[in-house]
Amino acid sequence: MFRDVNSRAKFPELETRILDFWKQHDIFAKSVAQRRDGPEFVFYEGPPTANGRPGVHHVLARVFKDLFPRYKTMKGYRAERKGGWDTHGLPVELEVEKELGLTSKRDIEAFGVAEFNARCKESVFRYVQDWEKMTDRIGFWIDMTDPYVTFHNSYIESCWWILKQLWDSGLIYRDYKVTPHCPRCGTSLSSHEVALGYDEADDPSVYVRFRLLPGQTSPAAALTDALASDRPVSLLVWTTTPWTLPANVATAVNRSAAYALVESVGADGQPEYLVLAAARVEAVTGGRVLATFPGADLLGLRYAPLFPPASEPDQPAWRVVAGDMVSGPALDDEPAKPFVSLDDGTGIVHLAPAYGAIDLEVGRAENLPLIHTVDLKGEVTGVDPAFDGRFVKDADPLIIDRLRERGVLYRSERYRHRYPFCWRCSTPLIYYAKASWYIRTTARKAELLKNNSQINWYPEHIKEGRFGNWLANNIDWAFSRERYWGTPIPIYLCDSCGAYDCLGSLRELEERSGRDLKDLDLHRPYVDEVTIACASCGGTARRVPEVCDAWFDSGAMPVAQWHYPFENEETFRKKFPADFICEGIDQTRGWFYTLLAESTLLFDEPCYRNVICLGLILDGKGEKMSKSRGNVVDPWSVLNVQGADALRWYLYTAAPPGNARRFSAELVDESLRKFLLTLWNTYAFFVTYANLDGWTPGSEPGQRSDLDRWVLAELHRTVQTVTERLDHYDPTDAGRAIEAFVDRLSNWYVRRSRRRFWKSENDADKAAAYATLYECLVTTAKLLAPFTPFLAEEVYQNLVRTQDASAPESVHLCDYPVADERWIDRRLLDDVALVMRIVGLGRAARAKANLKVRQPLSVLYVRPKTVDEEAILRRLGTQITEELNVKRLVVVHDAGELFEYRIRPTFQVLGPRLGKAVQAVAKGLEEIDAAHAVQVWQGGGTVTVAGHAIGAGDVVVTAVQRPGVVAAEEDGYVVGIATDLTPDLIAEGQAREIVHLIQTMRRNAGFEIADRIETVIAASPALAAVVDRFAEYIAGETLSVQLGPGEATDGAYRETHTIDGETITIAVRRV
RNA sequence: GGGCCUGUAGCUCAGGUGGUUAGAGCGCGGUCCUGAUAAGACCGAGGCCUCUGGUUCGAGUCCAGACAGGCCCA
Repeated sequence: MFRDVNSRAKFPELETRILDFWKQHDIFAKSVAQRRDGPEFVFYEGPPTANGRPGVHHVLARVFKDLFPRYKTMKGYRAERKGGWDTHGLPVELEVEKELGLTSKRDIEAFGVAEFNARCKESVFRYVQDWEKMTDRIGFWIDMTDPYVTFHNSYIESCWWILKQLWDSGLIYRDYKVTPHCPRCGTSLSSHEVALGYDEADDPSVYVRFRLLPGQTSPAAALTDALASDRPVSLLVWTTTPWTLPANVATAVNRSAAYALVESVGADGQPEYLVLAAARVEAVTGGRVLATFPGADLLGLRYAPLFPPASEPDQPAWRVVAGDMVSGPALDDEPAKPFVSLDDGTGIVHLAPAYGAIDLEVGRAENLPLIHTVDLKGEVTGVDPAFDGRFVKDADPLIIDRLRERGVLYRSERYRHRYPFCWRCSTPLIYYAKASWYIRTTARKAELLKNNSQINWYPEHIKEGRFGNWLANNIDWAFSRERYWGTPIPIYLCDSCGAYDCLGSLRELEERSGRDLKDLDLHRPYVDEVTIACASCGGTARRVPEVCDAWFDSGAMPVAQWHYPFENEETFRKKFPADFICEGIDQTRGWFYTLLAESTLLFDEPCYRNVICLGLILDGKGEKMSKSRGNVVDPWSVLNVQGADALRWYLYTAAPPGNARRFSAELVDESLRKFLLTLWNTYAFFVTYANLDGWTPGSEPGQRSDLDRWVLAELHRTVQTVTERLDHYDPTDAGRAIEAFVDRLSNWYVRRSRRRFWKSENDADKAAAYATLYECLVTTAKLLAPFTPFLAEEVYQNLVRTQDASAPESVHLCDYPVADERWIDRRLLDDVALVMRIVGLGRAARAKANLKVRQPLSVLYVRPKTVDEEAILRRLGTQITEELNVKRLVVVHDAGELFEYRIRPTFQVLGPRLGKAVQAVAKGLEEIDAAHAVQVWQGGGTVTVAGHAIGAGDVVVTAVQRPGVVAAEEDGYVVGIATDLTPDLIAEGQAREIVHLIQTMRRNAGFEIADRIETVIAASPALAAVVDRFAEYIAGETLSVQLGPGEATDGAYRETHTIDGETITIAVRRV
């Protein structure tokens, strides 16, 4: 006996029961251990941060991460899954700052770095239980007992080792980088934070004269002449940040744009010359244009600094350079794009490399000096006693005054535009060049590209598209952060000689410091207290203050999760590279990149072979789900109602993984009804009847019917498709194939086989039906195990484990099904597809004629397309006649007697052959005698249309009905029904109607399927005659041990109905 | 401003290598079937296949451009 199955499934309940079962019997561990000698399937878990509650978008990634290791395990692979947590970084610090009410680095340091970091450490696992609960509930099998944690000393030490390798290869350097900086908080902001704080700002807009040194020459003769004259010649420059002018070291022009030499009058009333873009003359100065020349003619000219610094800079400054974009699309054959705009300003751009990203890039390319005239608090320093110590925005008016005094201010206005402010404290941000540590990834760009070419990306376009482009435009990785909660950078600076050194292990630190550091927490501030002896001069060297970008940590995961190379060497080798990783598309510049970058720099190998890149989950309105937008759907709202399998199935099959997808509980519900319930009911049907019959699996059935062989062909074909698709990391098409199979199993196989299960004789055909359905259900459960692990387990436990104690303890310990080609009878598959099609057309014809299926009909006419199909119809005709409730199937050759023809050209054939003439033939075919043409074609001849010989293969002949017959037609197939009804047919229809009524009454009365009943019928004379004539049939169908006319007895269940306008009262009673 | 992706029925999605009648599910209206089914079948309404050009005898499909949305980066 099987356990009885309630057809009303409660999946969430069932799932929690299964979870208990897995835990009690340690199934996950067993599933891995069982394959310990199998080939490795390596999965890397991209570590989540547990300082926020998980949302549906996290569930998405986790269910895809779960599927493949489960699948590979069932395929015999050893698929261990080590969990991990990402714990460092600015987001963690910001959370803690908020809690503690700290708003700047000064605050943090006053609070105490040790305590601050302790709070950070505590906060990262704040929601770890939520994560574990969610992970457990969705059935994501991952080993969380021994996860890697990025703040562990062992993890940090591996990161040190990596940095040391890079250091030794000369890939680490220190340089300036311009970042948005909040002068009040004393920290840089990420681009995301900057985006939060844009607002309108009212800034100065000033035009300033940069006086060219006299006597210089230019290819532009007019300019040379002007410079030789006694009048001053100035470049006219526009800026909205006067405070950056003291840091000016160059001006940039567009080398191919036209520039003008304009006659003007200076502040002192004396004549002067100005230079600016010709396109801007009208808007800015007006005045007489003496000459125009390309910007290139200005290159190299030198001018007097506005605010000469105390000491001469090392590199030549105050000259005109080309305003070419120095980075950006680095495709060699593409010319650099100029950044100098001709839409506003003067076409001459002031460059202060200390305070602008482009400025700094150009500065590097042009070997310009970098002058700082503002400190990190945003206060001017070392320029002029009048504004030194002033905040930059307060210094602006004073600087403008000074320019005016010197006669170099041309014009001053106000300018309203969008400007970034600190999202926390509303202080205007300044762009500020700060020293950062860089990894020279650009030195390994070719290797990065080469290694990327070895990775399979799903979807494929990411490889050459988003990710490939990112790699092609690679810039060096600024990996240092002037923060607290992170992996400390193990670089040491000597107090005495200024030499840098990098350490690669705790042991090295012990040796160089001469201290026992076994119990040292490697975080700040503890590690900062350890000084080492300088290798070059023996002086004291201290660690630099920065910590690593948290992305460096996660990219180190293939190495650091094992504390390689300090231990687990063998494990590391076995688990490198990963066969499979899976994350959201937002990780292209995140984890996908840092993993590849670090493994390329260390080993010149990719560390993952296959990667599924998931699209984003959007809310009902199509917007990204994110905490800041407050539109995150709580996964529990779905898990508690529809269940984990429903959610999983929806996520796998609704859309390809790479697509962005909208998410709503309704869509999950649909997925549940469409698929899970269909399967569940098929399963419940099987168990109900198998238990009634006492059927048990075991013996091989002798004779399988066509229907059985057909469904097994479908099953094995499905196994084949699913396996093939999963091997290509495509769970969507794999799942859809299973869904299609279950639909056919339920709505064709079971539907067609139902009577075989009812028949009371325990004959061979029935045994075959049971065995076949059983095999389909058990195999489907195994196929589904990686997708819907709960339902698969439930079905397996009841169908297999209750019968066979020696079977594997869980479906997840089974082997994945393997398709048996011998079962895949392609002809049979096609044949049944034809039968289904004919039945569909037959139903359509019935509907058109308004003749319900319960009414038997005498003849069904079918016009197949080929002789082969005619044979099929003869062989499988019973399927059709039964399904359509007709007495006879008549194959029609010459459909002309029933139908009129319509002839359509087959363009696929005629197009290539006739070219343009095809349209004339198409027109001609509309006018020929169709019946005649069809006869000719049936005889193998051709008909001449518009001068071309047209054969049977060139056209599709369809037919439309004639009076007397109701027909439906599709794609050349025609099915018609004869609509005439004889009294016999009518009576039989009424008998069926009565059976249907009694069956419905049995259900309404709450009888069990196998209950025997007594049936008493009071009816009009005509219906009574029908009951009498079909008494045996009606009694047999309804399990009536007695059936006859009369009045209802007490305790009987009674209903009154009308059939064809006549009254019938039926009473049933259980015996 | 740059890169990538996506635009097909009210909603969610299919539509190798171009073929003239663009499909499915949900939802809607109707009919039917059913002693497994919360299911299923059939009919119907519902489509400028985002738009504009081009290539072609023929374009949802190929090309170019535009528009809209999404993401990433400036």
